[in-house]
Amino acid sequence: MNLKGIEKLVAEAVENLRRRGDLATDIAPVVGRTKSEEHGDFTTNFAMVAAKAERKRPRDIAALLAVELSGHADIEAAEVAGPGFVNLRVRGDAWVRGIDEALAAGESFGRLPSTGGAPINVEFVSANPTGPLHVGHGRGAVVGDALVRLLRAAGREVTAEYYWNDRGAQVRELGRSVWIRVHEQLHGKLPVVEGENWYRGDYVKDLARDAAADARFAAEVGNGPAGGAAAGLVALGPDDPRFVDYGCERMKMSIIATLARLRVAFEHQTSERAIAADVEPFFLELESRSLAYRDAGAIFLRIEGREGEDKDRVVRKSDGEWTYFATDLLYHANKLDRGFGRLINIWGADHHGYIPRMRAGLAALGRDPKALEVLLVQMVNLTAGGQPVKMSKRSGDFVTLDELVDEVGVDATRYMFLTRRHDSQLDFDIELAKKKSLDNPVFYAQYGHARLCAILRRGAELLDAGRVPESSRALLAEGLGRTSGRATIPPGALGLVEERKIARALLALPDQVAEAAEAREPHRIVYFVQELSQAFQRYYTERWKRHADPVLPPARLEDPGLAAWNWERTAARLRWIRAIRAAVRGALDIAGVQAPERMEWSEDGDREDEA
RNA sequence: GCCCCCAUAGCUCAGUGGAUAGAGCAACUGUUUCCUAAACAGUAGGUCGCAUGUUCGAGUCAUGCUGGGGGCACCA
Repeated sequence: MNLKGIEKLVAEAVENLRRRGDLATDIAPVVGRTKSEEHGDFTTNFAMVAAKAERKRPRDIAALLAVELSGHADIEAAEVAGPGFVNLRVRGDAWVRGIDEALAAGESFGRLPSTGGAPINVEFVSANPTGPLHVGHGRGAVVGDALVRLLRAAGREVTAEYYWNDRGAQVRELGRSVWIRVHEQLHGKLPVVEGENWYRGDYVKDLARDAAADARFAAEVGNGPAGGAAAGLVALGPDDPRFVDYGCERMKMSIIATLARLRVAFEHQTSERAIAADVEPFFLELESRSLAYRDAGAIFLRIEGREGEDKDRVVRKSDGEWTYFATDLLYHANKLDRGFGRLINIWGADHHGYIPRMRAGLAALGRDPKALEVLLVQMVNLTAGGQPVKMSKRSGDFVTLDELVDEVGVDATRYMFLTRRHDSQLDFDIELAKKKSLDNPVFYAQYGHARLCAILRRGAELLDAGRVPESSRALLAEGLGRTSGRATIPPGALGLVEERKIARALLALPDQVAEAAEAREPHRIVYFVQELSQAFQRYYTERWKRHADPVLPPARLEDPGLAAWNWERTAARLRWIRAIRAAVRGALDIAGVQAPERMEWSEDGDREDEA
């Protein structure tokens, strides 16, 4: 029984009271999950909300509602509590049904049916194709990708999109940088050039080295003057647009490859150059409608006073070049034209000042500025064992995303980036992320899954080795999911408070997905895994330690102990463990983190293999 | 000066307007006949930065203040 089901039930109860004249209000009740088990499974504050309008005491209204609800088949108890809550406890076998439903959903547990409605566009990373992605881009990439996965799980139609700023001063600098390095490789020293803004990173040297092999330079390379291919390229001069094209193309491929490693993929890529082709008629048309105007040779868009924007902004500079803002605004209008109802952009926090400008721009075009949602991702501080790792971009000597992934792996990178809300700063401890031990949260979460798998594996081995009495074999097979449909495991076989608590937690996944998607907060899914995993570990250890009540019989137990074993309870627990595993898998899948069946432990561990 | 984000346990951080504010790490005290003890339990630790307001009810919403980070171009 999920939140929606209960909500419907409470709404019906309120409607009944209304029909009978016990209530007059038309306030719709809101239902929530309780924080604490003592308060039951679900709760509604309806009585307190309605008290004023009804001119009754909250507890009196609550009492009416409780009586109305307690008659329902799925409700074990409806109690008035505190200042006027109605707490609901769902019948035990309703949880068992919930587990069955979760298992029936299998791989898709946690995924919600399509909500319909206009598709959502999530644009993220969108780093300039002028250099490799750095660690900060990585966080944006992972948060964006996890959000895409989350929204899809919540039943939304989503397009993940990358916008390439492959036009303008930055990429011209890249082109120049390639030429500079070609020159250097030919003459053994850097040429004298104007400006200090060229890109000095080593990756440009690689581009320069490979340039001669690129098809677009074939003529120069083939017919070049004495000195060979490089001389032909140098002769073109630093501002030949082919260096820009070549550099951009190579960097795009490299960036996409880095993201692919991180399991980040895009359905759609838009090039600023393509947008720029339409920019002139677009803004001239706006000018003709007085939405834009000329001043001192530049064209300004009238946006002052809209959406908190404090001045009109330039779309075409006096030198005739269209600004980044001009193409970006047109691009956003295009996205809306493509049918997206919502444009979610993930930006670095340092771009926050740009939000009012973009919203105001959309408003000036007569578009709904609220269609644009911007998630600001705060900065990442890399640390190693608590000590800050230096990241200097100016020298071109910064830590790249590829280097980070090389160092700690894809799963750890993704998981760590999802351990904080996107709008709070993140300390990423490389040493911790690498550690193959349980104080590493990534490792802990994956270990939790592997442990669930190990229990199920051992259960299967027990059955296959013929150590389960004939009379209980069918029962255990069902617990392991080998038969379908025949409910031979009695509902009462799983009845411990801890088991029920964990069932309650795992069955909340669909609600968690819906809420996290609505809030655009993928990190909640990571917390879900962490908490569920931890709850199970606690249960598992305590069952044995404190109660001598393991899920499976101890390895050395032989007959007659095995014959007397409570196989019914074991079967029920195995089925329940499969449901926990389904929830962990579903959640890790949204995070884009793998759920391994076995863990690889570090080699220097002193633990002996148990064969 | 204006704008954005943040402020919760020693540290790093969770916490859809609900009831006694939580987790991890660190500290201390314990738990091995085992299914991975590479695990788990318990204890201690809090003026939710400060103030006012809205509300039946505020860590959560509003306003002001303090402190930290970031941003305020005919840059991208």
